[in-house]
Amino acid sequence: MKPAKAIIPKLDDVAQRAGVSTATVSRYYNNPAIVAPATAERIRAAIDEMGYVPNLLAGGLASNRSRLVAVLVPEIAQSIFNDTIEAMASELSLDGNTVMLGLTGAGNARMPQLIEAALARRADAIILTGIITDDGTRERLRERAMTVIETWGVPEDPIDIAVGFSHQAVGRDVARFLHGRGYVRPLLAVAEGARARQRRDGFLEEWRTTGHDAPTVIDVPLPTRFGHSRMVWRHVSQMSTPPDVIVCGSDVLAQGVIIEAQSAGFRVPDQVAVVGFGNLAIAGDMRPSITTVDVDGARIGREAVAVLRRRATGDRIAQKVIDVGFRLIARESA
Amino acid sequence: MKPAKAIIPKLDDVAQRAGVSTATVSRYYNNPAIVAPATAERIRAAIDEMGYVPNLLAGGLASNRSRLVAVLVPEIAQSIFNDTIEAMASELSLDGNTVMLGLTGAGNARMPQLIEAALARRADAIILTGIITDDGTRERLRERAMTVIETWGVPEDPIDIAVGFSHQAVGRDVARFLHGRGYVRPLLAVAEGARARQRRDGFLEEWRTTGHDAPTVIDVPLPTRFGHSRMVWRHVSQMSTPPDVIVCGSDVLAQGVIIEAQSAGFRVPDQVAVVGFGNLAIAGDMRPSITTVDVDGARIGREAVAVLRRRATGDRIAQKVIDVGFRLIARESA
DNA sequence: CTGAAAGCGCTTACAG
DNA sequence: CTGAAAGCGCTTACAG
Repeated sequence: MKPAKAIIPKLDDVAQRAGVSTATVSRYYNNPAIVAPATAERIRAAIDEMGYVPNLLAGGLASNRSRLVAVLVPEIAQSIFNDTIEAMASELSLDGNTVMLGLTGAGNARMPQLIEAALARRADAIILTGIITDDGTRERLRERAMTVIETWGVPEDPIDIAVGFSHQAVGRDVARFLHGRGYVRPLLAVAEGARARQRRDGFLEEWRTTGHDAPTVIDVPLPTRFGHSRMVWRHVSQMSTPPDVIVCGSDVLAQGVIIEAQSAGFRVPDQVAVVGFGNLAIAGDMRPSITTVDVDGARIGREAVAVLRRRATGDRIAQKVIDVGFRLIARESA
Repeated sequence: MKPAKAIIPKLDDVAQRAGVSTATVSRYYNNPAIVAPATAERIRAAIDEMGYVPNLLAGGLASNRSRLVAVLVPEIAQSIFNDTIEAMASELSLDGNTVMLGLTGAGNARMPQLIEAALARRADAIILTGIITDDGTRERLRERAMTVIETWGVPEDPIDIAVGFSHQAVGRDVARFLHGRGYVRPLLAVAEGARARQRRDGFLEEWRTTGHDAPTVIDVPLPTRFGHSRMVWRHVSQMSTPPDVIVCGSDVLAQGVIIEAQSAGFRVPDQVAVVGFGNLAIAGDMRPSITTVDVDGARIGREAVAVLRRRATGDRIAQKVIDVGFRLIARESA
């Protein structure tokens, strides 16, 4: 049996108890510098005694500031974005903001509803790792003058601000690196999604300059699961002239391919090399350790929140694109 | 240069355009069955033309129902709870609810602030995977008659409703299984945290009945990282009489231990067996595949949301604890 | 099936 | 440094 709903104290109750007006209690929360120390002390005491918790629904409505930030990501199960989400969540809660989490799903199918929900809650900002492909929605967000931060990718024409790095450049760097190490027959295992394709294109473009044959490219479904590596390996093992290096769209895939290769009796990297992407913890811990591309996901999250903070102080922010770069990390696997 | 903030249409604007009162437009959203079809059609048209999006801050304040559900988890980076979160997020958005994500951090350090935030936003419910250890907070939530769903664990005295399974029973089952397979010298790698300890206690209790020596127990820090497996393996390799089976607190740890063991030239399970926990995708895909305990995390999420739905219809819900059980899955590693 | 009106719990110019 | 009062954009008995 649940107890009857207790009466929840409101701002006015605190004000009466402290012997001040509601305006002053409101200022105690939102602009403490301007309330007299003695008054503040009485208010603090009243709040304590009553166990008062401000109603942010009412506060948001009155101030036209929800302190809600919508964070929209494709998924979290095996997501490379999780460090970014963690960093954002920690930073945002420091400022008294709340994260509204939206999972857009494969192909960002639920993106429209989630954008709608963010607007309905009057979110102060929307942070995305997925991509809004619908031009109507992009235009609508621009019209509303909504703060929108697109992360991980760097669109040619950001809706508002973008924090990320060039996926094309990643592809080019990996191609250059492998060519430099003397590999001649790469195979690309490319996940669905715009960014993975940008990396692929960067790779192919750069590889063309080496004079070697064009790499085999195979597509891997999203979301990336460890099990997809079996598919990749099966494909490889059926090729008449197998690749000397397998470029994987993620570290999870790379780890899986290595495990499959090893269990089929192949030595990595001697008989077949493997490259990952993302520099997850497993990349360094795997035996052999995995050559991969490091992206500082947490930094992306922090930079995104930093943009929000600057906006909050009235900063216009001329820079539409914040490039955090990436690092190719050469380890044992390639 | 951002465009000036566009004027956002409000309920009243829609009402005027449709030639009805605001009450009717409100009913169109919240109780469509009672508005006349022709009226509804006019309202729909007005909404479309104006691109109206209801303000849920105002709606929540007026109706005393925020449609916000706080989901509080320790972390998401490598979390075994991610399937639960995903399932909850999908189900909740189906009902027009929004997930407020809170990361409580190691040792649930940020739990108090996040509970406070949930109360401040007048969340309709709080769903936890972590544990509220502070009795004052537990009591306070009870007094507020807050809907609180504790998941994964099954506390002796739930604040409100609990959805999970018995971790003690898991420990006992694993002990019985290993004894049945003829193992005699288990080593337990136990993560910090109340539930891991419950599994340990269940194991030790059951193992005592076998007559074998008490197992070695080593503690592993949280959050579980793949790298911790190296620590476990180092410990094992220094033992004078090494274990014949290593019981790991998670599949990630188990996978790491197997990789370490293999790279040290040990055969798994012949020379040392390994057991995991959680049945992540990697458990089935690893070579050897990992013997583990399957927990249907997504189901826990769905059951939790189902409880919310029943509450919403006025159901009292006599059952304080919903046990979803678990399954021991015997694979190659033990 | 619909409308007029009070109220939800805050914030914020404005005035002092 | 503080207060009186209007207003934020909805919902919901109440009356018809």
